[in-house]
Amino acid sequence: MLSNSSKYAIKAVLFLAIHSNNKRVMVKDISDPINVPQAYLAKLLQPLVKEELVSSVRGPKGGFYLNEENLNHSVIDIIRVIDGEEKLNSCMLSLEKCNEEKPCPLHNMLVVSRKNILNNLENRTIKELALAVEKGNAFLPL
Amino acid sequence: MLSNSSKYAIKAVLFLAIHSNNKRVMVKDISDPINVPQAYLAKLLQPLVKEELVSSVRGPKGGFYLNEENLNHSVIDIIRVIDGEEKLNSCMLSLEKCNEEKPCPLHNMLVVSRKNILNNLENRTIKELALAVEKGNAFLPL
DNA sequence: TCTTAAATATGATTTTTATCATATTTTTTA
DNA sequence: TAAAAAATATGATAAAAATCATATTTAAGA
Repeated sequence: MLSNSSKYAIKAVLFLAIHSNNKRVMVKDISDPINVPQAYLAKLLQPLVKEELVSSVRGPKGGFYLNEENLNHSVIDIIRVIDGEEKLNSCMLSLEKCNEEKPCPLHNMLVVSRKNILNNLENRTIKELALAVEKGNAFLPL
Repeated sequence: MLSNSSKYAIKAVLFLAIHSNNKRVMVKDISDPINVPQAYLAKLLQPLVKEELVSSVRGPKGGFYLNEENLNHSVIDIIRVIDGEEKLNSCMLSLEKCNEEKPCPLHNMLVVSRKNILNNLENRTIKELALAVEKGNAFLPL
């Protein structure tokens, strides 16, 4: 369901949400702790900046950070930018003609859970997720 | 979450469950209707035969089919054989150290739905899924 | 205004996944 | 028992995803 790239991007954004408090942090200082190759992460961050899910400034003392607006985005926004809309909406077997009216055998079995997952990814903001970590209700290991 | 290979394998098994009623059907006659390259599917079927999720006989009049035992397996068995156990159990962000005690921010949000999906994949048999199609409650398009 | 440190842009390489091709084995049937 | 039709086994190729490398642009500070 999620590509490696999306996972990396999500980890990076969560890391920023937790560790940069409006401070700019450079790729290296994100990629190292979250265990993602630096150059690769740098590349992933570009579309996120372009789509305004992440903020950045160039030059010395530059780096990445999240502003208030960024913090109010949801995880699904990240996935949309990195993996694209189709992957999110495609049926579990990738059957084009599978839909509510003509569901494939897995469809009914999974619709509810699937919708739940998508709803959660859609509605919880990055800020909320970071808050959970700060409160000790969640963790960001590795 | 699911590789293309797993999707193909599931489609093939469901196709067999619905269309071969103990009749042997050759790869070509599976691959064509389910829209999967023949040689690729042939290759995918081998591990399924080896793990006794699918039955086969060689030679003229040979082909693939599902016996009673095969029909009582579940979709998750197919995924296990093709994609492997790890993919199924790994956390959404693939954090090794993410678990019930130290959940990542996505974990809590998704555990319930996730467990539901896995339970369903585990408990519904191929036979049941095929039955749903025969009864017109589900469809297998493409 | 020059140097330096950072992001950004672009392209090359590697690895993985998907696909194609071909040779071998098994079974049927003539 | 020979020929043909099927699965099976193995390896080669192609495409996609992940990773690495390098050059360019921007901003800070001396």
